[in-house]
Amino acid sequence: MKLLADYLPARVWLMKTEPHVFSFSDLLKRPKQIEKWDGVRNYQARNLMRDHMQIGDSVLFYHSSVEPPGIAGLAKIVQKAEPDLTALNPKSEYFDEKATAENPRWVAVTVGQPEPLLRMITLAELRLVPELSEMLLLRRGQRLSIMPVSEQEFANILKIAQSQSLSRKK
DNA sequence: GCCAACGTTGGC
DNA sequence: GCCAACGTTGGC
Repeated sequence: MKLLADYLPARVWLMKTEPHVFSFSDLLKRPKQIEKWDGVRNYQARNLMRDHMQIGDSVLFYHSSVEPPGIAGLAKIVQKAEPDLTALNPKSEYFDEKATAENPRWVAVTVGQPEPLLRMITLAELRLVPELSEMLLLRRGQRLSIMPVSEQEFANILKIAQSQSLSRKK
């Protein structure tokens, strides 16, 4: 079985968000259509942002804890990891008392360039595609909010998105 | 709302 | 450094 590290280096990422907190349509409505991805408080996810994400990387924008869960749209990394200042703000729900200005502990990349899909590609739908059976997202117990996606997986997902548009034309 | 699976914490 | 207890995630 492929380990997370086997997906690295990666130029495609899946980033989860709960749409009632921040959704793909929220990103579309943002001035400049960008959003700093702050509030990540998991070391593996942090390290992926800090050590591996580059400007121009592709993002699968995923909605979790919603019915149905799935890929709501595409986006890009537009700014590399920077200190996540919400960790320093006692009024923020993401405040971390162990974070300091010298060592902010948490980082955030900025996501932008949202590209809508005709409709959401649901988790259930992803599970039906044999080529995607190895995806980290579909793995039992996988809860990481940020994970690498292989180029092949990305190509297959884009194909699904494309077939939607074709079926719509007829 | 349940709960499996995983991550984090802290006593030792 | 171990590991039990606890917290969180997130699909169902």
